[in-house]
Amino acid sequence: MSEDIDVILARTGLENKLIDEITTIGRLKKVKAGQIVVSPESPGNEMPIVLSGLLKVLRQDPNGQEVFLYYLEGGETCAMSITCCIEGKKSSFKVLAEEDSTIWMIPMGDMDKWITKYPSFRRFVFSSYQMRFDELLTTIDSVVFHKMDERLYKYLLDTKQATGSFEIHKTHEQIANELSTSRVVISRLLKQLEKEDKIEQGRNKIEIL
Amino acid sequence: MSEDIDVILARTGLENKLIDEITTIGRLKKVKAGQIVVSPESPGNEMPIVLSGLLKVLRQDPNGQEVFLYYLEGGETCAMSITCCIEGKKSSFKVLAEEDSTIWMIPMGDMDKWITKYPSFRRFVFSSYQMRFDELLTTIDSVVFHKMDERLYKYLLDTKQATGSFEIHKTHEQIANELSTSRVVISRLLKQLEKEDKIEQGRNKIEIL
DNA sequence: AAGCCTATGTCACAATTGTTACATGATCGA
DNA sequence: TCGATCATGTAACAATTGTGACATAGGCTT
Repeated sequence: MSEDIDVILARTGLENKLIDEITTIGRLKKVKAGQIVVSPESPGNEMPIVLSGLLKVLRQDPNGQEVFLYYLEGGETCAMSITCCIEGKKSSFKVLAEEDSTIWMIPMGDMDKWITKYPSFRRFVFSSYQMRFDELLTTIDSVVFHKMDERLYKYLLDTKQATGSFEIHKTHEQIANELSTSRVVISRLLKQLEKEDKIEQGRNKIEIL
Repeated sequence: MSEDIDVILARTGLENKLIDEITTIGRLKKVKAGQIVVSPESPGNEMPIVLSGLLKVLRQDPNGQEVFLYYLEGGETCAMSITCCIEGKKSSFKVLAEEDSTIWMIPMGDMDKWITKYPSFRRFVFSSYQMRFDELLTTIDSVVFHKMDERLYKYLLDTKQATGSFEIHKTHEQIANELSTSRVVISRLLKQLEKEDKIEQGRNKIEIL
């Protein structure tokens, strides 16, 4: 397994010496689909790098409502975890496994050292920030400028992209939760997308055409 | 003027040696209210630190629609400009002066050096990221979880907070643009807030009670 | 004072989304 | 196979937001 980690980390553009340190210092974490990786309760003083599988990041409302923000794929990290840990503040979001996943957890204590020591690590961290900012802004776009039908379709396309599969195995209820609306609305709009020949539906299954 | 800069920068928690460098290397920029500081067109390879006045950050839709994201007050910087410049990507947002403001512009070329050299600069940068992430998430909250009346009231309170004044001098039309809705909707809701004794209105003026 | 421009108030109506309720169909375990 | 549970379809209606049209009123210019 340890070679796999090397291989995946190599794709992130990090320099070899740093990869050695990371593999030595970090620890492997395996999570099952649906399991929580970071939550507002868990302080989490580790920075996660996704090795395999798929994580998703959600925003949580005090009342328990949620909205989907973005997916984290292999080689990516959760920029918000970084600042969150450096600042020691409570995280205002939740990361959970969309699929069975393996994650490399790096203790935050070494972050500062690596930032000063490795240019490639600085690039990695700042590039993560850039990507997440962009995703949040895209989320704002879709919520502010677009109606629910377009938000839904974007969500389906994002999911297709992240999972690499044309088939999405989720219930209307689950999708409604991620878009923070009601099941009936999603059923209605999916029916509409079906009529427009953009998708096909089965039980627990949506196929994107 | 140069001492003023020192004084303001000192409040950011940056160490003295770095402040010396910043004041030597940067340049002063004065902007009038309404003027654009950063736009998708201007590549902008400088990092702005607000010395006095008030800036606001907006998200722009390809069609020209806008949404207000947050204010930047004295001592603060625009985290998105940083990544934007490091990555050399086009910025997908717009910064403009809400009031007449003075800004200290620092060339990006020195960023990397300062990050490695000054712990206080790392703290400053990461803390900026944290703050902006939080603001974007709060924006998402208000757009996803709340209705327009609450969004409007939050906007008024934010503006009161940022300007330090109970009086807001904006037209209903301007507010509608910042919340990306129509003037009629804002007039309707302001009337409602007036009935609830949360505000008082005059021409070009809203007073928060 | 007359005319003009801008800001605001208000109405009527359309479109979108939210909510409740109930029907139908699939799947699974006893 | 029966019943229970879950996923989806659909109808009816409420609430919120968007849109166009027009009235009123303040302030500015000439």
